[in-house]
Amino acid sequence: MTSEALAHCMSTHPVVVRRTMGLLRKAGLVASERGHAGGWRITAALEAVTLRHLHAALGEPAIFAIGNRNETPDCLVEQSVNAALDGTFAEAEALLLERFAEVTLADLSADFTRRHAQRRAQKE
Amino acid sequence: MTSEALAHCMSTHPVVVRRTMGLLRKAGLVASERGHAGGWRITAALEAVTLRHLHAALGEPAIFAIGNRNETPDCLVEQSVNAALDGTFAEAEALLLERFAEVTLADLSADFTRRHAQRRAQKE
DNA sequence: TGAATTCGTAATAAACGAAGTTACATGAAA
DNA sequence: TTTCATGTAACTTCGTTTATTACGAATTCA
Repeated sequence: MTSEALAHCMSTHPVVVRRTMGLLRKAGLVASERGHAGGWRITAALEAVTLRHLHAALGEPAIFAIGNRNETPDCLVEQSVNAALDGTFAEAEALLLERFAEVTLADLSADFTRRHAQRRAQKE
Repeated sequence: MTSEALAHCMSTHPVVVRRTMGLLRKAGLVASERGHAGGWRITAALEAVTLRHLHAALGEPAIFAIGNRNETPDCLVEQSVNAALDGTFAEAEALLLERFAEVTLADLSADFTRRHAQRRAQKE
């Protein structure tokens, strides 16, 4: 599939697709080919790739939007709040990452296939 | 304490402080007074106010930085990913909110006092 | 009463990061 | 050798958050 086709699917720009897919390629999850009939291809087995792998491949972006702006602040108030919540955030993050690791591309593909059949049936 | 003093403490602007404190006032957690010797005052008992209350007073800002951009997408792929993760995110959010509810301002105050004494002792 | 303070709030500007776009180089196939 | 597609740097645009300005209203003090 070409960057252009992918970009069209998700309403964005081919270069944005290349940027992101490039990270997945570095992680060995996809391969790209240039020229005629080029584009992107999944190289790993769908059963072997989890959302945890994708999260790691994309640079482990921050999961939380709030909390802890500074790991070791001088401000004692900030220190107290961090101390009160750091453990909880770590626990919640661990939970999420565990769950990410339980969802494979094969799972998503199966669910997609089911939804696709359902949508087709509804149209009739 | 005046908005200006608070702003200085947290390296920001007095108007920013007023905006945020205004939300806490609407929630009944603080009161403000104008004119000479005016400023902000905590009105609730420190034991009675939790971080959960603060989060609610500030409008329940989003906790997660990733996941679910669209609650009911047309895209079937997006639907599959949402279905796979929505429960997990809900669980993690519930965990965090529970913990927020367990931390009172009194707890933070006690921890701060301890740290403050410790810092003083170290200076001698 | 009048000057000094301090909050209340709207309006505007600045800063920042994410996303989009352009441009051009590289490689592969027809 | 032309066409197609990725690779990547540079730049622009966009949206959100934060900072700032400006002015009004309320309160205190002299």
